[in-house]
Amino acid sequence: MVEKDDFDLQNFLPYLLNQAAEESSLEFQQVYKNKYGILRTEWRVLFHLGAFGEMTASTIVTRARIHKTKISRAVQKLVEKRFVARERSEDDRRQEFLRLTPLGLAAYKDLREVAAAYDRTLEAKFSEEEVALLRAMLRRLGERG
Amino acid sequence: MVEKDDFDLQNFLPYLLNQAAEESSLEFQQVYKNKYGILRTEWRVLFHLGAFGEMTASTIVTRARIHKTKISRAVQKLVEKRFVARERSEDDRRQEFLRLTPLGLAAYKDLREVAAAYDRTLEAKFSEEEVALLRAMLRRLGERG
DNA sequence: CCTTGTTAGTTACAAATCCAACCATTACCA
DNA sequence: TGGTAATGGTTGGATTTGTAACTAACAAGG
Repeated sequence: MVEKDDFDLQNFLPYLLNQAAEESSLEFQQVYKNKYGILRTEWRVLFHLGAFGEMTASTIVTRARIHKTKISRAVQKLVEKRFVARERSEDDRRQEFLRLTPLGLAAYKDLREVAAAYDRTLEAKFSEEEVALLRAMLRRLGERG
Repeated sequence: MVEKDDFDLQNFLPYLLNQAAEESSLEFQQVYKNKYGILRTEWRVLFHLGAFGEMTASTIVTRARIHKTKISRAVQKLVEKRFVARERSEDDRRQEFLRLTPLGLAAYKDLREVAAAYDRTLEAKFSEEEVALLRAMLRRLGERG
């Protein structure tokens, strides 16, 4: 019989963070997957372009901290689906600007509403002050380093 | 030109949770990967067995909310590495009990120390009350439903 | 110019994941 | 009993991911 001990896995922050992150992503994931047939990385790209406007792939890489091969493939899929258009820069022909097509914009606007509504249901579990503190702490924990 | 808008992706809780979870897993991940050559799911199985003692694969599935094929394959790897031993139940021969070998126990104990130390560095970013609240909120967000 | 180094983005191949179908065993129940 | 359903766990094949190597374009120094 292997001994038990007192290390509390249930209190290990990375564990708690992962469980909460997974659970909180699940419901929303179903929506964009079923409704638009896109995956998480594609959703993230879509949202970055929708929320911040035209930008290059490497800007998304930096801001979202997703590996560039994932971005590259997500962009390909979004272009195939006619959600995103690419345009090569004249200044520096290595980079290309990405922006949402009208179709992509419509999808984004729809999903943004769903996301905002879902966020409200999560917020509703706590008081305003608690939510504000939670966000601040998560931001701090998410900083690189 | 695609319009910008005011949806604040940076405040979207699932997004913040994912960023924090990823960042907080990264450093510890390097340790168990480099030191013992195991992946995240294998680490989770190891920790469940170490922290709670002998149990079946499906118990881990339920408790850790990881898909059973992932568990199945992680257990295979851990058995290959001689970290885990399986023993078929006499009562119900479909299920088999899993427990750590002395080798697995040693790895667990080592990693538990690393995990605890790492947890303390995360905690150190905040006050005690804040950490307690964070844990409570994460637990709440991680509940299924 | 020419070399060397850097950056933007893609691709190839191996490893890991997901989903569905699949045994084997046990439970239910007419 | 016998037939059907449910459970524990594994396997196969398509999809995704990770890592590294790659192309193409620019930058900087001689």
